[in-house]
Amino acid sequence: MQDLQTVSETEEFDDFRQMALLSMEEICRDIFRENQHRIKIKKESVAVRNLENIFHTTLGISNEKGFQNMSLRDLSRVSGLSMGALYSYFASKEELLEMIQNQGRRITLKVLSRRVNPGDPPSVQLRAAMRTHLYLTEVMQPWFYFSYMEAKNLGREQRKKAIESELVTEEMFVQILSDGVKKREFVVENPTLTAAVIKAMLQDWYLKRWKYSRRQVSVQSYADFVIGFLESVVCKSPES
Amino acid sequence: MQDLQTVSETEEFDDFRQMALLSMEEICRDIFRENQHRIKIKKESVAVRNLENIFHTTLGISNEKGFQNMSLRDLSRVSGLSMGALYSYFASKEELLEMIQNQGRRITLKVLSRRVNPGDPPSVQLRAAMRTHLYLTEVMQPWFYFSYMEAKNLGREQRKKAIESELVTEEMFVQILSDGVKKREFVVENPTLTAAVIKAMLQDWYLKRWKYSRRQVSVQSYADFVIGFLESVVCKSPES
DNA sequence: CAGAAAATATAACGAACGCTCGATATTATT
DNA sequence: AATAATATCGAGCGTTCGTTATATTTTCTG
Repeated sequence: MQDLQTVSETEEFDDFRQMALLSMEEICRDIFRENQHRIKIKKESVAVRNLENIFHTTLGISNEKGFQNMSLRDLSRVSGLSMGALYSYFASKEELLEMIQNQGRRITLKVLSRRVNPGDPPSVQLRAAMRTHLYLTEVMQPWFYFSYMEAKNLGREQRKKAIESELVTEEMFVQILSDGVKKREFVVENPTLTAAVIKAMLQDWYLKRWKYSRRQVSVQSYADFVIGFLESVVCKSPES
Repeated sequence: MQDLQTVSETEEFDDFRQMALLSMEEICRDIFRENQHRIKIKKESVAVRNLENIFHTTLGISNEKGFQNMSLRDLSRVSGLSMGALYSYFASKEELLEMIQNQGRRITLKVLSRRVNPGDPPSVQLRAAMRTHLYLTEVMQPWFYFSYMEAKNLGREQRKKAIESELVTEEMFVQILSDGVKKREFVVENPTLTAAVIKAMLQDWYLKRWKYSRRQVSVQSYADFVIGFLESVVCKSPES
């Protein structure tokens, strides 16, 4: 039983990785189509290939030295595209930042709503939401770290979207917890603060990944631990 | 009883604030004395006054736009000191960053070791450590936020110190938890991961302060909540 | 109050930044 | 194969950066 569950979880996570990587190209295609009026490149195949390159390279450099410290000459050198070529895909460095932010938010919403089924019992939803969130941030760690660290460098409008996005996922946990209380699965005095600390625990995974990989903690075992930790607080009686 | 406790906690926090503000000048004095060979200013009274100004202004600007995005001309304008005057207090922008990091680490260690008594029972230590950490980060929020956000822009040596500092406080929680298990006050399966999520919950307070102040959650009530949350996991039987 | 010492102000330096644009290379169409 | 359309290139623009050398003002001392 234990083994079976572990195997199925591993498979689940690998599926997850595959799905996310496939989503990447798909999303770059969406971005290209939606911003075709801004992007100077005509051919989709060329644009998508280079956009993937640009986003991936930007995340890599930014997670080392920060987006502001990444010069466009750095990006040009590492990506292999010239300065001029880069500026065929975005009009300014700030626009590049905004495109990346949008890309990640879109994937997050898509995946979360696909994997958490509102018809399930709250306890199942809670587990699914936490595990999905962790797996997602594991697979897309560079983006989440980037997004968190660069949030304050965004313009007014974009920052508003980032805050909104944070509160939306938190609200999802509040809903699940409240629903669980109503259905007598959970005992939660303060769903809002409980949801806040859930988010804090989930975020630690991508903010401090150096700590966990140094200790050889896998994302699956961290997920098991955090879910168990939370359930020992909110579950009325785990066995009955 | 409830009221009495609330009052005493409020007083405790006010004491805390006063202590921290007083420590600030004290620490600037220490920094001046230790770096007198680097700092071009001779008179202590002048140096301490301006160092406080420089640190305070730097934290303020950096928490809005980031340290790298703060130009020294910004710092000059806001602090009221000229470029030349600034360079009498540090030899480079990076040295300024390092001085601020050292200042904060020093206060953290000083306060934590002063308020957590190794002779107390683990359950008392645990509460004291969590509450102290939260109060400290509340009073020195600008520094902690700054320190967290700018950690990756440090040099090799300084980054090592920052990582070490993170792990030291976490190790303190591991010690308290393990000690509590040995003395049969706590039941904790994995003290290391438990300490990690404790840190995550504590850190959320200064990383997301906008969220909590928007919801009008005070640091005292957040401390009460987090302590209660944790105790419901680790305490064998809260009443007996 | 004169003169020395200390602290601050000013202006300029080279380097690096984001960004642009005419020239060049690549690909598609006839 | 020739032409047109598309994509890439990289030197150079103006600006701002961190930093410094020098001049000026303030403060202390006898």
